[in-house]
Amino acid sequence: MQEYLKQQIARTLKKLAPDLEVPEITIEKPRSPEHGDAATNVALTLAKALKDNPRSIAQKIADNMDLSSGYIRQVEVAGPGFINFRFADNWLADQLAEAHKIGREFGKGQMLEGKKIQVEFVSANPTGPLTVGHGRNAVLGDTIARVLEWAGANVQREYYFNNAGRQMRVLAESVRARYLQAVGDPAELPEGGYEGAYISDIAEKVKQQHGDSLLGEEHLPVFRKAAEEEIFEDIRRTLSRMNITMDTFFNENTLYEDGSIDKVIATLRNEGLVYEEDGATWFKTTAFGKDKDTVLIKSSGEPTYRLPDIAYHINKLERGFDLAIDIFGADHIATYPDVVSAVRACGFDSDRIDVIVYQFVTIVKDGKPFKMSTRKANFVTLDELMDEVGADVTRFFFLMRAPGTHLEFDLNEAKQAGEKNPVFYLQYAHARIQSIMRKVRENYDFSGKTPDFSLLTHDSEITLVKRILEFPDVILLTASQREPHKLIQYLNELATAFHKFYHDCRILGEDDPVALARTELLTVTATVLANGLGILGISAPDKM
RNA sequence: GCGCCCGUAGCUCAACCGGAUAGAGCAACUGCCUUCUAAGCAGUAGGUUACAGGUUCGAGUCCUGUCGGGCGUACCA
Repeated sequence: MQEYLKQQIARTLKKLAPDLEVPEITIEKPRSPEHGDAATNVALTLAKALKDNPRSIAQKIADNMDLSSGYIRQVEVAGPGFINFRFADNWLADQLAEAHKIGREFGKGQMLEGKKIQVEFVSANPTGPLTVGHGRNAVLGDTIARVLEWAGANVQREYYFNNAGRQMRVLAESVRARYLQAVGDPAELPEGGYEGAYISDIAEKVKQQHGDSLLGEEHLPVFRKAAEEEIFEDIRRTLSRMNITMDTFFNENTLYEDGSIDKVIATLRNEGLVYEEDGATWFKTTAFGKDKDTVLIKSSGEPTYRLPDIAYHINKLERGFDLAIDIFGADHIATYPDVVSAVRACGFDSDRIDVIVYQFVTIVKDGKPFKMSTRKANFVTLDELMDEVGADVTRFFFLMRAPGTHLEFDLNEAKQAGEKNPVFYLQYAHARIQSIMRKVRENYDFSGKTPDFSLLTHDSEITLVKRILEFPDVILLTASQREPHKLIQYLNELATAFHKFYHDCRILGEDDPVALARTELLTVTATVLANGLGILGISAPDKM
C-alpha cells in the first residue's frame, strides 16, 4: 500500500510540475486515527522548492490524484498541509484474502533478496559461561539475523573467538592449579586467575581422565584444551537453550596462519600509515582524526587485538558478504572507527560494514547495581536466568528496548515476573485463538468454503485487519533499522486489536458466513503472531 | 581533561532519522466473567521531554552551552 501511494503521488507531482525533481516521498501511519490510515508530508517539504504554501500544494496533489483503483476511500488535506488517506473496505478485504492465501509465508519480503549478509555476535572468548551481560548481544544478533532473513536476505551467523591469547593462558593455569589441588598438591591460583567453580569442575574431569599423570608444567596445553572444549560445549548448550544456532565459528588464529595479518601490516605500511617507534608498530590513527596513534604490535612482538580485528573484517568482505554486521557492546565503541579506517585504507568498501552498538545491561540485584566480572566469578549466568524465568522471557526482556538505551535488568523483578510479564500478553493472544479454533472445529464444518471478508465490518474487525496488513511493512522497518523492539511494539498492538475483537465479536453462535470470515480472520492473526514471535525466537503456545 | 552514548509520567521504556493533541506497560484508582481462556476489556489519574539559548512554517528529535549517569580514552581483551 505504501508503495502504491508513493507511486501515485510521484505521478501526480510529475503531472503538476514536470520540471520538479521528485523527492523521497514518505508515507506514515498517523499517530491519531482521526488523521486517516496513511499520511504524507510531501507538500510541506516541497513548499520551498515550489514557492507556494503547503496547504495549496497539498490540495492540488489531492485534486489531481488518480484514484480509479478504488483502494482509497478518501483523500483529505489537513493541518499545515498533510495529505491524509483512508483505505476503502474492499481494499482491506482483498488484501486480507491475499494474506490468507499466502498463509505461513505472509510477511516475507524481497527487500534484501539475493543479498548475502553476515551477522557476527556473541564472540565471547571461551573463558567462562555466558553471563546475562552476553545475553543482550546474543539475542540481538540472532533476532536481527532472523528479521533480515524475513526481509529476503541470505544470512550467516558467525561467532568469532580467540583461543590463544593471554586470557586463555591464565585460564589454563587456573585449571591446572585446581587440578594440582585435586590430586593433593598445595598449588595456588595464579595472579589474576579465574575463581569460578566451573574451573574446579573442569579440573575434576581432567583428573578422572588422566589421573595424576599431568603434574609437570609441560602439560599445560592439555588443561588449555580441556578448558576450551568444556566451556565451548557449555556456551553452545546455553545458546541452543536460547534458540540460537551459529553457522560458523571463526578462530582468530586463522588470520595468522593464512598470512592475512602480515598482509594488513604490509598494505597499511605501503599507504604510509604504519611506522615503528619504541620497538612497537603503530597505526597512524591521527590521520583519521584521533588524538593518538594506536599500537598494532607491541614491543614484545605480540599484536594487540586491533590488528586481527582489522584483518578479520577484511576477511569478511573478501568472503563476499554484501554486508557484515557486528553486534558490539558499548565498550567497543571507540575501537571500531579504527577498524573501519584501516579497512578503507586497504582498499575495501567500509560501507559494507555495519556496527550495531548496544548499551550495557545494568544488573540490579536486591535493589542495587551489581558489577560483574568473569574472572572473579562474580556474575549471573544466562543459564541461571533461564532456570528462573525461561528462555522466552529472557529473550523478550533483552529485545524490549532499543539497543541504544541502557537496559536495566532487575533480577528480583524478572524472577517474580510470572504472569505480569509482557511476553505473556502476546503468547496469551495466540493461545486464546487456538482455543477458539478447537471449539470452532467441533461446531462448524467449513471444509471447501471460501471466506467472504467483506462481511467484516465491526470497528474491532476493521482495526484488526488493518493491523494485520501492516506486518510486512513492520518487517522491513525492523530489518532496515535493525531494531527488534519495533517488532515487539507492533505485536503488542496486534495483540491488543485481537483482544478487543475477542471482547466485541464472537464466532460460536454466529451464522456460517460470518463465523467463517471471523474464523479465517483469526487464522491470519494467529499466523502473524506466530511469525512475529518466531522472529523474536519466542514460542507461540497453543495452550496456556 | 578529551571522545562517544544516554537523560521523556512515580518506575521501566516508545515516539517510524524534523511533523498534527508526546504514547504503552508496571504501580494507583473505577467499572466488566450463567456465553469461544479475566494471563483479558473499558475508563480515571499521572508531563515545563534534565536546564538555558539557537536554527525554521514546525524541535523530544538538529546546533551551542550547563548539569547528571554510563562507556571509552593502555605496548589489556
